[in-house]
Amino acid sequence: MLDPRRTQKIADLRAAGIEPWPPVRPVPHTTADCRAAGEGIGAPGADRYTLAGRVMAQNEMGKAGFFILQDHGGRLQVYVRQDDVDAQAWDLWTRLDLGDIVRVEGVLMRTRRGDLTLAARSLHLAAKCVRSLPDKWKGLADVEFRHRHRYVDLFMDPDVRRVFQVRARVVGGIRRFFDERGFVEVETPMMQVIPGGATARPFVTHHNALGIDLYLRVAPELFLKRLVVGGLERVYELNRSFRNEGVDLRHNPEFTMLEFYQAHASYRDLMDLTEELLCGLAEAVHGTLEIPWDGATLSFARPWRRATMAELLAEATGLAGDALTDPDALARAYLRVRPEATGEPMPATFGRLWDLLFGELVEPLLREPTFVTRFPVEISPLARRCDDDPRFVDRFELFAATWEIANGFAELNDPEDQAERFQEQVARRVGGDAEAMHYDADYVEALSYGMPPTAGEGVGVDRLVMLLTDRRSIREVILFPTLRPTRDPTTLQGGEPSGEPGIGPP
RNA sequence: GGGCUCAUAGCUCAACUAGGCAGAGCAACGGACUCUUAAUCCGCAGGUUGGAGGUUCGAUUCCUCCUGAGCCCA
Repeated sequence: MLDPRRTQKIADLRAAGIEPWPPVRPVPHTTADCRAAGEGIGAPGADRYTLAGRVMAQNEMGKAGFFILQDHGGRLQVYVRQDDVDAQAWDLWTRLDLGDIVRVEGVLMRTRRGDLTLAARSLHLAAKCVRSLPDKWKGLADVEFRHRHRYVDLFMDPDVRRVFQVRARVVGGIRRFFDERGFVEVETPMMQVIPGGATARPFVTHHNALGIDLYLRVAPELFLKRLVVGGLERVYELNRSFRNEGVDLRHNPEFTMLEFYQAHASYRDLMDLTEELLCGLAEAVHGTLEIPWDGATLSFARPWRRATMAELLAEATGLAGDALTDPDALARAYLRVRPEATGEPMPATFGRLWDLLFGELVEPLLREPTFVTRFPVEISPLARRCDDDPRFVDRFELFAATWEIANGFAELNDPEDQAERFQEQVARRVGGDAEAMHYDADYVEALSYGMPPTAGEGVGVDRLVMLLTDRRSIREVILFPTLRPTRDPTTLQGGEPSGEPGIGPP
């Protein structure tokens, strides 16, 4: 609902001959241009500048006043004096509200206190704001309001703008990195008949004309590897995947993932490549490999620690030798840290117990970038087995800031082994595991044509941006995070759930 | 999915271990002020205390349910 005091202003403005939402006019300059030109300015200069932006603060003093104008390049103070502008501009100035977007022409000067200021010679309204702005000193404190009204958050808080500028730099940097190395960027289906490539619960949607259900992808992996079979030996995709799981500080239902595949490369090659990529991004964002995070500093200096999952678990549990693969010993270790789980069914195999113990005991310790290698095969259904021990696969995960940032491995290209692993997953589905994979016969067929030895990797871009912007919540690095809709009685078209998805109110 | 906490004016917050007329700053509105810096000064308004119900002479306050959010856990 509009503030009635401000809606009255719309009529008043029109009565005074001022159109609240006039047609576009050129804006040749920015506040950044003014700052660049303002170095030697003392007395008002001769050069004229024309800016447009939002009024973020104003001080009125009778027949003169100041306001702060904010455009995409930053902020600049503007000085308006009755003697310097015509009657219409002065009339507009007396009617301006915080939040209005104005177009101002003037000359640069410095105030007595030395602030660079544009002395207005003319002033026009570019777009009226008929809402009152958040508290000018405290800003927006309500996290929910910030996420639901991100546009307000963005113009109120320069730190928020900075996060999304960094995000754009990271995404652009990733593309440049892979383009320079001969990778082809591709776009594979986001709506899939068989959701594959990750153990995760998918979203389901329906195609009316085809009369079939489709899944939103949980990963692009299986399509990217089909492309490797097709001869695109270096491919990457940088886009959204969707997982129908809980929402918390590190999970949003839709998230951005980078996946890339390189034929004739080993998973060790990808670890090197990952170091190179992330160090380049860290330098681009911070200008250094010392990354501020959670009040401390994380060093990205290479080489990063590489340790096997077994080594890290041995350190954390004190178990050694055969005990490390003994389900009973592992279950006892788990119950020591999670006594409330006593009586619950424990996994019968060491691989799943490793997964539990690792998350509990090792992940919280991994702050500096660390590659964890040599994962159990049963939690890695798409990875190639180690040649020296078929219980393990040639896989790594990169952890930093205690979060999993990347996951890469030598791709399984044996179609028979892949078919068996899919069957294991299907058995888990039948057993009630909604996250287990489906059998993808077309993918097995693709492998049967021959996929070169290939390594592939996925990188969680949202978490990477969290790491590089020192944010603890994924919702701070996603412009419009998924939130439950509200029914707001003060709006005509509140979030009232409609019977059919996608059909709005008339 | 479970636990804890929160929701008061457009925004930021008060209103107490005690249940008794719902307040302040900013924003807005009227006025003074031709270099302000969270401008200042005078004046004036602004509320279904998230929603529904209950206890009570009386509920922002206590209880139940609902909605949304935040944190912790799974």
